[in-house]
Amino acid sequence: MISDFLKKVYIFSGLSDEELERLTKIARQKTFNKGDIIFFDTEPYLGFYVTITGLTKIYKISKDGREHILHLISPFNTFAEVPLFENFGEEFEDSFRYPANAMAIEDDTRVLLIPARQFRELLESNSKICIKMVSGFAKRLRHLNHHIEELTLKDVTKRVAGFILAENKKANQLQNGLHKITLNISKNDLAAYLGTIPETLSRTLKKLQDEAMINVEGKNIEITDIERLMDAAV
Amino acid sequence: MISDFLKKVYIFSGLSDEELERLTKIARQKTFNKGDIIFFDTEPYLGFYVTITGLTKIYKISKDGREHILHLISPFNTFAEVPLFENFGEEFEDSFRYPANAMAIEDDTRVLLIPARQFRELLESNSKICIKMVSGFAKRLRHLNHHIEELTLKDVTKRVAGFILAENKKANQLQNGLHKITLNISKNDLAAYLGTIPETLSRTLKKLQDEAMINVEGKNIEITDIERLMDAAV
DNA sequence: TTCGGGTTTTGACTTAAGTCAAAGGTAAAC
DNA sequence: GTTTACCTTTGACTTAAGTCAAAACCCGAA
Repeated sequence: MISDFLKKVYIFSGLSDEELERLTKIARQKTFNKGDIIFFDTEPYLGFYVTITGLTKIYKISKDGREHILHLISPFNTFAEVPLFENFGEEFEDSFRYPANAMAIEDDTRVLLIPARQFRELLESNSKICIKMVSGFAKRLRHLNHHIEELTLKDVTKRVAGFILAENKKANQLQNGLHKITLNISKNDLAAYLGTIPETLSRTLKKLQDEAMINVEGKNIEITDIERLMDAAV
Repeated sequence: MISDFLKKVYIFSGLSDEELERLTKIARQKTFNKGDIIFFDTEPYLGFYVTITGLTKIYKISKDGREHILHLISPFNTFAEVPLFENFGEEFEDSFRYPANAMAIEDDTRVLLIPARQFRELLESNSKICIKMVSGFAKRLRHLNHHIEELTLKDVTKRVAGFILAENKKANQLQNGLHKITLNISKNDLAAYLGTIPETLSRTLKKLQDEAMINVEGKNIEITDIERLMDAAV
């Protein structure tokens, strides 16, 4: 049931049953396959999205085709809420665009589109959801801050090491003992996320492996010396 | 009068006179000179700031001392609000830290410190201010998105050209005819803001001048060929 | 099982931008 | 006016990371 799902989405967690019902009515479900575009940054803004299943990348492209990934969105997370609040108070404008591109990077990526106008009404009448929204934005601002810090103050090796450690931390919270992660994205995408290119990522992983900090087998990365990997990350 | 000033601060623009009065009571005014630290990212979070006069840089430092500027904060703007909303709902924690460093970069930089605990109470009782807060965050997210895009997808020349054009746009909104801007920060700081170093910035400005797109005289930059400068920026 | 697409790795080379060191400038301080 | 401290520029050199091209790998579809 959709409304059961929505309850577990952070920004909707304060809503009453009837509000959830209302939300369910306005939401439109869509399904995408790997490589499908969800929206371009040139398109008029319709509303924001909630991921049900799969994985979505939010990215920008340079004039000559280089790509940089800003966020990777997994189930229960929202994306493209920012334009909702541009000129809040004023009338909602048709001229709003999406702030970046979004592409599904797994098959069967299911999302809900929450149309902007209707959601805005719901928002006006419910201050709890507004607080959640601010918290969500705060978290994202932290993330972007961190992202910029990594990109500007660290070299590729540090970024790769840092990424592996962060993934490991996430995984360990959920799972068992040994330090082992599995990438859920392609190395091309990982490179674009870390602000580099596949060749350099490949060489960097190899270097860390040669220095006996990690062991790479396809999408599986085992950390063999976490101490030194942590040193390499700062 | 402080409350007259506060009215012109975007996030407080919806407050009633008595709420403004309340805010005035809890705010603490501080004055800094050029080079003074307002806070370090290692300090416990006390609250957020509103700039009254002067200029503040929000920045991160790498282990080996390189600096990157995330934001430049001018009068009527706020900074360091993000930690207010970490774990909102839960009790406010003493363990929160500032997300980055802040330093005054002009003499007589006057700011108001709005203590977190008291402001949170005010926030609970007023949903209008919450909406403003989300809008403010949305704007900042846009800014950081743009910043990342510049840093990752453009070379230094494009970033410098883009910066000059953006400044020019700001200036032209207020002023008169010809395309001329005046830097309000040192070139060292500008370099740190554009994700490069002073030497490279200097050479880049010189290059753009040699190519007859701009004319640099100390802190004054005149745009002599805006068409070509725009081409150089993308 | 082979084909054909995309993905990943490797090697050789280039280059944008950083480092280091020194010299000019500028402006406030003495 | 001279000193001092910082800011800015210039020159010579280094290097991390990108480009280009090709090979190897991997995997699903025919």
